[in-house]
Amino acid sequence: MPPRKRATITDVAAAAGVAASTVSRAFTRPGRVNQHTREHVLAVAEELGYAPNPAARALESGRTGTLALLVPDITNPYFSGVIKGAERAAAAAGLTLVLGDTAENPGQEEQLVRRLGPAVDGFVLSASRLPDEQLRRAAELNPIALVNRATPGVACVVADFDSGTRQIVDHLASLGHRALVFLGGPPESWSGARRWAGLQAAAARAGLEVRRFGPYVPTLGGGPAAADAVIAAGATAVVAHNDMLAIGVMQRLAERGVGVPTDVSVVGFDDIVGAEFCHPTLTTLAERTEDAGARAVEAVVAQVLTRASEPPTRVLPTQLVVRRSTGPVHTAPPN
Amino acid sequence: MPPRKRATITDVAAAAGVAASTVSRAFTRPGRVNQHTREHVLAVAEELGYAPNPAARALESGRTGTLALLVPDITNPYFSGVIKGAERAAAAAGLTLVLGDTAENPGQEEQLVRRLGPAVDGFVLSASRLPDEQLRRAAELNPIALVNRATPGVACVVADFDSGTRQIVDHLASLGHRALVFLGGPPESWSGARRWAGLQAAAARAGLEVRRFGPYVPTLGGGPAAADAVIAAGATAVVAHNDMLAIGVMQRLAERGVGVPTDVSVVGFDDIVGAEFCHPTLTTLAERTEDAGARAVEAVVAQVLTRASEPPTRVLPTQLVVRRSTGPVHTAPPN
DNA sequence: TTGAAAGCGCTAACAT
DNA sequence: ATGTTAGCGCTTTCAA
Repeated sequence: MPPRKRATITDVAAAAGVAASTVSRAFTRPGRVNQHTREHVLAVAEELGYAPNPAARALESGRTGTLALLVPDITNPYFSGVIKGAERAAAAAGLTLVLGDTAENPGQEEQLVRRLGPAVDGFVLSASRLPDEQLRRAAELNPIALVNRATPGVACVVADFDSGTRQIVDHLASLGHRALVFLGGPPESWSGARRWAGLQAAAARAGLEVRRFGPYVPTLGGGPAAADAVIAAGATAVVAHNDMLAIGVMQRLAERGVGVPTDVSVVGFDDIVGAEFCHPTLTTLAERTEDAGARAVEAVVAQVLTRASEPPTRVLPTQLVVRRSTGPVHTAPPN
Repeated sequence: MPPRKRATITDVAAAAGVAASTVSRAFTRPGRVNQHTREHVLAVAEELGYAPNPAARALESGRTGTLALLVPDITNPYFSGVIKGAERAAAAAGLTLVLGDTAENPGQEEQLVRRLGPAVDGFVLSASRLPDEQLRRAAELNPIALVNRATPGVACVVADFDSGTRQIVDHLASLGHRALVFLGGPPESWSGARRWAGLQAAAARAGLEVRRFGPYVPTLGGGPAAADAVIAAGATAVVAHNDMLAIGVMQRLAERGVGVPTDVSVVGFDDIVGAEFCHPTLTTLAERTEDAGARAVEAVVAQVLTRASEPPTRVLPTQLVVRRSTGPVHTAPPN
């Protein structure tokens, strides 16, 4: 078995009888090389299976043609939308997208940013758990765009949680609920904080009581603990940090014989794919995740091209998708 | 705003009052440098926020410290397990994992392999749609491991579909079904072919009739077309290419008033997260996806270290998870 | 133990 | 239009 050996630009140059720089130009400056030689060079390259080495290219230009997207949990379907959108936008810009899973862990995230930093042209940090200060420093070394996280001086695209939480509260209030419980996610979660703040404000406006439980793991696995707390508290309406937690809660409630929405109404955030086929189907606040991913990539690309002085903040609308997990309040609490 | 400027090895060397090579050694050959100088160098590097440039490193060594994992659809929760496992194994080996979405598209996949090839130390190709010949050629340029795909001369880890399909058929037969319909996925899908072949063989053994419909898009969106075909054919049991399609089928059946499992039993493949919270919960063949991802990464790493003459094939067990979507056959067909 | 120098593959001046 | 040369950041001989 022959040793693995890739053809280099010099191999192509030799085989084509031209200088390496001509080969380089044939690939990168189609205009500045004779039509014939260009075709010849490309043919030879094709035959040799030559592909430019991005590492070498990066060394010279400082550009790697690669963007990194870091998410807290690749398994969470919420991020599928962000990833999809980011990938589409990156492909459109001729860039490769690298994905990293930070495992909801600021340490892991920091390490990835540091390690990947020199290897990529920029970062999209989705639901970053990094403290403001660290984000600021990271933004000095690489173009960065944040998704659902805001910090001064860093580009970001965020969902409109103020409007969204108001929609949730109004919906619950119109069903007769007088109080709600928020099931909190990770304490470092910026959107978690925004959701909670929004709920409080909206509830105050509508005259509802709000309490926060948690923090819970924002996955199916966080469901039982949260659901049990809900039952113990006799709540009639709960708003979960995200859909995965909401679904986990509904599973546990079903196990314990508590009806949704008859006894308890459940609302999630994200509108993940599963929200339309869980049981009952989940009322949830939909974000435009694909858009968010795409806009964030565009923001990074913009920074790569020209360094704007004050990076933009984009707010994306949210809308409440009402399904079967919410209903009129019952006068008698569960149990 | 100052221009973005990363510290290089020479900056560190100058600041520490040593040669660049010493800095290099301090990072890569801890033994071959004086304990004191090493500590000093590392401290200076830390202060300057220096991180070695992987591109430059790669240029010399040919190693990039990066592995690429290509999946047909990052949105499909099935791949979450593979990704998770691959990420864990890559991290354990000190490697960065790059993810690529091939959009179920061989052309896209080929382009990614070609483009990423020089930038990574190896590939894990999950459910690759590439023809054998192209896989073979790609394997000459980069270490490759396949997940749920086999081709001579390339390392692979596959699920035991022979046993799995037998479990499915036996389960359905024991419920009294005398015939089943397979709802096919993408024609290029190797595991799709294996699933169909396995079902045919197992059905022959058990004396069941089998038919194949499709191909259908292996997502929720493929459900309606498949479900309508199922209803038209009056089938009592269907086995879908994967869980997403199965769930899509169940949604459509519910819309059309066909009961699952009362009128039709539905079986999926993959045991994605949603399978335990869709309605009814889905009977499906579980694979050890995390293991598969991890084993595949290990296989690639092994090839990076020493080039084995005959790369291994690993078969991972599968098990049927029986939930609520399958039940006894009814004598009267739906409609 | 450390430094000096060469070179990895490629691109960008500069020269022709 | 094309060739020559230098150098990107790093590792690796080879000397000292």
